[in-house]
Amino acid sequence: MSKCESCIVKEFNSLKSLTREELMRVSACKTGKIYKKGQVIFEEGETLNGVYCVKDGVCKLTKLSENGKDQVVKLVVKGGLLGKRSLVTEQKTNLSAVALNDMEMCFIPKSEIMADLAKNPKFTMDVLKKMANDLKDSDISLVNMAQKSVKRRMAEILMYIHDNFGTDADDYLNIVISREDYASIVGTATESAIRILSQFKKEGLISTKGKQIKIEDYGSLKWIE
Amino acid sequence: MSKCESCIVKEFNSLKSLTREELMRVSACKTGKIYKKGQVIFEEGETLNGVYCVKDGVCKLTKLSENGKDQVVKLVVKGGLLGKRSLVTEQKTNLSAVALNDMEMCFIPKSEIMADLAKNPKFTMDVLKKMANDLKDSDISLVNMAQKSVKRRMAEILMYIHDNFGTDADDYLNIVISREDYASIVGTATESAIRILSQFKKEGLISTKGKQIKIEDYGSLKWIE
DNA sequence: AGAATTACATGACAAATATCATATTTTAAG
DNA sequence: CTTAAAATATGATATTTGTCATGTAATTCT
Repeated sequence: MSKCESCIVKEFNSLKSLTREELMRVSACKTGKIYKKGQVIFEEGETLNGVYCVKDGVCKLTKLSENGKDQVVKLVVKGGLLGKRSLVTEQKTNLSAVALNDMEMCFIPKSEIMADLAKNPKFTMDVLKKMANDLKDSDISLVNMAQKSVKRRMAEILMYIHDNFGTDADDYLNIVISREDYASIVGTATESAIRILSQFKKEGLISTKGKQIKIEDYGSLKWIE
Repeated sequence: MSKCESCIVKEFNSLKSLTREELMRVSACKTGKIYKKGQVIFEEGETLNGVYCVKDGVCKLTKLSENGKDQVVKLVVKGGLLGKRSLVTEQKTNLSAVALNDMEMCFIPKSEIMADLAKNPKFTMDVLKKMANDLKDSDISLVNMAQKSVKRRMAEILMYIHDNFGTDADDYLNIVISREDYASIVGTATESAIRILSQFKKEGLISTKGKQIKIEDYGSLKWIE
């Protein structure tokens, strides 16, 4: 099974809702694309004519606030799909996607997927379930933003990255992002993000090597108020 | 067409994806329920065995934060459905629903809807689109929470209620909720919510009669920082 | 390598928001 | 109707977070 086939399966569920035939057809139509660190994959308001599947690298999905600041809504890694919502609703995308490091993606034209979405109810149902889970995650994030302190949110994103995207051989977080991006994820000023990370470092909760971050005391991080 | 039929159509889209026959069957199985102000319809973590359709009244969907405070995630009025996500994912519900005033609801057992969801691709697709829109709304709320001031969010929820749920003959907002609920929607302390509403009153942006609120200067509310 | 740019860091202060205390008003219960 | 309870209101104060200024370290460019 090709790399692309496996990535679709991962995102759109483990039950392999697409028949082997459908999968082969989609797989055949894919277009490989390379994006460099910082490169914009698509921007809020654009019309997408397909979905992007992440084969390698990490990107952020952001939304521009009225105050001019970008808010990171989600991080997407290998196996993740971009543009699902736009595909389903046939609306312009409401988020921007920017590569956080060098990425490899494949692009699946709308026409290919839409056929399956219309005819294969099991596939549609799987997309629906995936979307329902995204919605749940989004609700959780909303509550976190509304009710938790910036320090707490910072602790949680560090643990989130640790748990979901893993660490390298030396225990440094696999995903390396700027303090500005941390600020944008947590929803705070860049200086505040820097200050909090400095504080964590002083307290021995984390250590850093350049931009890389290592969690030294996961247990304490968990209980930060 | 019965009241219940029309409410399903409203939520699950305007294209009437269910056949007349399907609609009649669902409609026949519904169970009417009455909830009093403050009554809990279901609680976070419960297993729902169907969806609730709001025939009259308003309810809030809340999620408990780790700090013990409830966060209002969404307000639902006539025509709205509760429990969609749980229905689709077959997971326990992640939100609680509480009546904000006296309500009339109908309950549609899971078994009835699931059949349509499995067999009618158009219906599934409509649910999918609806969910995609909820997700978009949720992303917007997330950015608002992260990037806007409490005062701004309060101004926006007042305008939101005004625009979406309307006003009575004297221009008072149709939805009447406590300051505590306003605080829980906006994500702030009750005292802060009260203070901001008092300030709006002093500035002539709104006026109040008991718990009722009237927007006096929509234009200025719009530009609050 | 050296200059220029960008990211990181930290102090000083301002602004926003939370918390605690305590009235006052409104609503609900008997 | 009266009283108890709950909701609203507001002051005083503490805490959190943002903003501006300024300096240092790391990257990038040529």
